[in-house]
Amino acid sequence: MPKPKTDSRDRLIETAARLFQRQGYQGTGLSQIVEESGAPRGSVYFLFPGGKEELAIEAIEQSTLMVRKQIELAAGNSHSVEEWIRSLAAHFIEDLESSNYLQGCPISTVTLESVPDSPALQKACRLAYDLWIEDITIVLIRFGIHKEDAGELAVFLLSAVEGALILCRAQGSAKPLEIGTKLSIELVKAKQHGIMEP
Amino acid sequence: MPKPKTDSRDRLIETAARLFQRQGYQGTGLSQIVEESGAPRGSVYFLFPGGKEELAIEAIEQSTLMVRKQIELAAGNSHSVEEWIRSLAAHFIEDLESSNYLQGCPISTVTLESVPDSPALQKACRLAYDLWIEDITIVLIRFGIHKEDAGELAVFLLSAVEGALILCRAQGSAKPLEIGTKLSIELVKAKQHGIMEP
DNA sequence: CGTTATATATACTGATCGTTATAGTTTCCT
DNA sequence: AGGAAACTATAACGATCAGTATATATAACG
Repeated sequence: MPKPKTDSRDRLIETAARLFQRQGYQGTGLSQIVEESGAPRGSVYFLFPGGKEELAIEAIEQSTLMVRKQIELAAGNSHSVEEWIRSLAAHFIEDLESSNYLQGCPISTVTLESVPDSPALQKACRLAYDLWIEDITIVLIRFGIHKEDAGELAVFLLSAVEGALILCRAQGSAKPLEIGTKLSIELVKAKQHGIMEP
Repeated sequence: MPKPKTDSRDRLIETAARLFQRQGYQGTGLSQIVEESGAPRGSVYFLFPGGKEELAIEAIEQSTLMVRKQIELAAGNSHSVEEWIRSLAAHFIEDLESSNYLQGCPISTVTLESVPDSPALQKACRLAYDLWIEDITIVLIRFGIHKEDAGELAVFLLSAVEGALILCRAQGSAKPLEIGTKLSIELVKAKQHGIMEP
């Protein structure tokens, strides 16, 4: 594994990830990525022979990893599901507010754009969600959620967050995510104590 | 109010709505809209002097109305919240499956793209969500949800659906929405019977 | 030192984009 | 029938896009 001799590659990926999060894939030009990253124009197709699509895939993969780390970090610092969910929510709210409600989910816009235009990009997005669901499921079980509930609950919680982030961006407010946090906690606790049977 | 002499306007709006739903705003060219609509090229800027943005706003408004009608229709045909939620979910699942998982929420992609590029378009998207939340809230109250719970519950249910639709598109499966339906019903019923206090 | 791989500069391509200008056609109304 | 309004056709515009070709520079390494 060769070691890079410049940080151009990282700069491009990081900038691309931020711009794709805010503006989506189609809405972000390579020129803007180059400018804001400060990386040299001539390096783009040397570092990413696959062009924009390859850069986007790497950006998505990086964003995927960031969220995974956040899920784990929040779980490690928490002593209950409630605390964990609050911690995670706080992170997203911070991201929203510090960006004037421009940065929601780092991959949702690209996901919606990439189906079915770019199969490779779509695959990266799909993997992201699958991994997040897996991570959430594991943490839920760790916090005492019944194994047979955890999987579906993870999907539902992720759905609620993703949707709330859209509403937050649309409304320019963190309120939907706050509501989502509150009700998610109620739901999880109810599931945890088995006071909820269909 | 003048009556139109052709159906070009409606054709353009309808086609634009479908394409924006599938491909988003940036991913949809005016040429494609013209072609698929069958409307004459020369009419676009006559019917929509504001160009693509104006057409998009009208498309979003039409999609907004469609969903509102669906919410009301499903409510009218149902005798319980559970039935209502199932009916609504069935509609979205039908839309997903009949489009090979290309058609999720009709406005979410555009919403994420329009912030903050086009304030007018963003406004239309925001209004859409506000109206849907209002509609859902009213129906929830009609079905016996406590007034003080209905507003937040509506936001949460809409979030869950929006997020689930993203996951469905990413995974090419209706499973996330099915899970969302199931858990949403459980949550609403619990709220309805007051067996859930934080 | 010199060679090789890595990295960057520059210029250009062909395509597509949204938009505009101008002219021509159709339809309605009196 | 005639004139006005509604509608459409066509062509071109400037801009931007992703991508490519070629040349040059920088660094690592023997």
